[in-house]
Order: sequence, then structure tokens, then C-alpha cells
Amino acid sequence: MLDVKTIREDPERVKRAITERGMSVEVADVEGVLEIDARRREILVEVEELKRRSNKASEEIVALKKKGRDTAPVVGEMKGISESIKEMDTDVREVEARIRELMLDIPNIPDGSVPIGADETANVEVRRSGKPPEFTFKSKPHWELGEELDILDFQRGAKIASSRFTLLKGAGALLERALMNLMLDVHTREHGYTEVFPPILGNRDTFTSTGQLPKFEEDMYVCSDDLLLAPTAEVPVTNIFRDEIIPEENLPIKYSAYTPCFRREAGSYGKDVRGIIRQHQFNKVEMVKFAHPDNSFDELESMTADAEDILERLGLHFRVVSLCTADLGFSAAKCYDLEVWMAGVGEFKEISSCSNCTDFQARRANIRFKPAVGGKPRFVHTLNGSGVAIGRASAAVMEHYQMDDGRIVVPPALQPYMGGMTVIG
RNA sequence: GGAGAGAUGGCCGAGUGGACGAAGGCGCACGCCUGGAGAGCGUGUGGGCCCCAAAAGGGUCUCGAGGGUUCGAAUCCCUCUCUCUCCGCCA
Repeated sequence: MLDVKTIREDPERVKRAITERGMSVEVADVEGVLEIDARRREILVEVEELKRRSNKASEEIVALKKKGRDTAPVVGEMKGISESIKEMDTDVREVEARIRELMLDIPNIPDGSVPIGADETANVEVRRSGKPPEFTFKSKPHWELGEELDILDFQRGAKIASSRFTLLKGAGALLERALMNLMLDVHTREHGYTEVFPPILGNRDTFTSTGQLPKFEEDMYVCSDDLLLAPTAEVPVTNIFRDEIIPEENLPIKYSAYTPCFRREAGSYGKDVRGIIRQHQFNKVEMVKFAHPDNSFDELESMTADAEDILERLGLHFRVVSLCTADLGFSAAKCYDLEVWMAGVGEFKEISSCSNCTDFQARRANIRFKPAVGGKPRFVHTLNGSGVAIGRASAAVMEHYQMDDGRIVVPPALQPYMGGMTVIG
């Protein structure tokens, strides 16, 4: 959520941001906010004056009673005022609810460093790391490798749940677990993150805070008791400090969490239908930071580097892309995608997304910090990044390290996590 | 799932219809005191919104949430949420 004051003071800037994101100004209704906000303040001034008088009259009644005088005239006057106050309070609540409704649909303002563009072709490659493997044989996609090695079972995954669910078996399951442990170990022992294991279901407040609700409910799995399955650990972990004030000296707070993630993938029919790239359930190690506004963009750089470190340890080829305005997530002011080279199919695939949400989520979630030198609490900046998506990492490893006989070399970084296994198959 | 108890400021805790974010204590900050520390003494110490160009200042709201009774609610009534205890079930 933006600050209403930002909209009040510079509505053109907000509208420009919405347009650059390729969003309609009807959906993100800046004019509507301006109108209703003006109305709200109008009513407030009026009702607060009435309340002031009512408070004064209350004092009078007490004074009169002490003197044993008749209070009836004042009480009579109060009756009318109370009625008006009640009515106007109702108006204020309605107006405030309406503003909030509109505000929740207005996206974050992209940072000045974000490339402006209408689609993903405007994304800017920032750097590359590693090299694609050179095969002397015809390389295979991971779903073929996985089925032949009997470590990925798509048929039975679909039988148990539905399409886009996969059963991992033997070394496939172990690889998943090894990646998870490697990532958590590196982030907690070397990158300074504290490991957390959050609830994976969250309530509506939680999902509204991080921006999934109200706009993106159709992408979520909603349980019958109105709890929702987290599509990423970003959701529960960012909410750890909802409605809290953090001492400034505690910033930045860095958490890393493994969780399964659940996404309906509504509207992605026919996309990545083969393999384990796009699943309704997948595993991910996530990084979340609560940062000081003054250095949150530095924290974004270091978080991105933390994610890159994982891919480097795995010896994978990847590139870092700065997302353009149109590709930027709703809550993000700036975002780097890490795209790993899928050697079997010969293309880059997003494996991590590192975002600085600035104060957008913090305002929705009411997460603030108390400045050490004193003064009003301010909103923190929240950041989140995949560190990294485990299923996609597993697929990338399979494809990158495949041999001509269909077996897969275990990269050295993973061997200790797989009981010393050096080859799968 | 059944029965009961509770929710007040950073923390503990008083407050059952009338001035007041709300006694007292702890904590914290500052000052005095001290060679220094402690003790002691004194002062201060939540957040939101609105008015104001801003500061200063002022107003208003806030005792888990929402609604009701009343001229007036932390206090009375209703609903909900959460926490704790006991019973049942259970990894």
C-alpha cells in the first residue's frame, strides 16, 4: 500500500507508475482515492468538532452534579449531538473502508533504476555467471532423464493429486532434500540469515499484508476454514512482524526458510506442462529481510548475491535480469530475476526472484521500526528472494550434469548432502 | 469436540458508569549525587488520524475486535478472535 499522502501530493507520479506497469488506471483508481480522501477529511473536521463539544458538555454535567444543580438542559443538548456523531462516525467508517479498498489495488511505485518497458523484452540483463555445459551427445530434458532413472514419477503424481504434481523417488527425493539442506546451511552459516520454519497456512490478514489478497485470490489455494496455503514463504515470514515496532538497532533482520509452496497456476494452461518446472506444489528456500529504508537497495544487491552464490556452488550457468516496469511484481519497487540455464532444453528459466518491496508491504502489514535517536516510528522496507527454488534447481542440476548414458553426476557441493553419492543412476 | 478462566501502556498490575492514556511498581531516557558504579532523589517516557505551509500548538480516537445500552463505557449487555487450565481425541 502506498501512503495516501503520496497520492494526495503527487497523483501524477502514481498514475505514471501504474501506466508504466501496464495497468489500467480504472483498476488502480487514483482519482477515486483523491476524491474519497478529500471527502473523508471534510467529514473528520466536522465530526471532531462535534466530539469536542460533546466532551466539553460531559465535563459540564460532572461539574453541575457536583454542585447538585440540574443537568437536564445539558443532557438534552447532548442527546442531539450524540446522534449526529453516531451518524457521521458511520460515514467516516464507510469512507475509510472504501479508500482502503481502492488503496489495496494500487501497486508499488517502481524505483527510478527500473527499466521502463511494456513486456519482458524490456528486461535488462545485468550479468552472467558460469558457462553452459558442452555435450558431445544429444542432451535430454530433465523429465526424460528423471523418468528413465525412475526418480521422477509424473503418472503417479497425477494419480495421487492432479497434473502438475510429481512423485519424487529415491535419488530424486534425496536430491531435493540435499538442495534444501545446502541452501539453508549456506544462508544460515555463511550469509547471516536466521532459519525459521513458519506456518504454511495463513489467514486473510497475512495474505493481504504481502499483497496476494485481494487482487490475486484466484492464484491461491483457499482451505474450507478460510486459511490459505502459502505460495511462497515470503507470505508467512514477512508477517512475522506484522503490527510490531522493531528497535532500529535490530535492523536488518534476515530470515531464511524452507517451505513447500502452493500455487494454482491459474491462467498458465499449456505453459511448462512437462517436467517439474511449474508445479502446484514445489519446494523453495526463501530469504526475507526487514531493512532500514536508507539501505534497502544495498540489501537487495546482497540478497541477490546470496542467491547467486547458491547457483555458483552448484556450478550452474545463469544470468541476472533486472525486471522492467511491466514485469515487476505488484508489491515490488525493484526486482532481479536469476535465470538458470536449463541445459537439456537450451533456455534460461527463472529460478529466483529477489525483490525490494520498500515500504509497500510494511505499510499494509504495519511493520515499523523505532529510530534509535528518537522520533516517530517509520515503516521498514521488506525484501524477499528465492534462495532458490528447489524443484527448478533440481531440474537444472539434472540437465546440466547429465551424461551420455542418462546417468547424472552429483555436483561436489551436493555430495556430502547425499551420503557421498557421486552419480545418480 | 466439551467445561471453565482470562485479554488494560515496553513489562507487571490497579481500576465495575462521570476530569485525564488510565493509580502503583518495574524497565528505559535525561538530570542531580559519586573518584566511578550502585543506591537515592527529580523529570520524562505509547500509537493512529485531522487542522496548520512547516514547526510550535490544538483537536480527536485508542484499555483484544466489532456491535449495543447510556447524555457519558476500560467498567454494563451481545457477538467474534486469541491465550491459558481441565476433560476427550490424536502425530
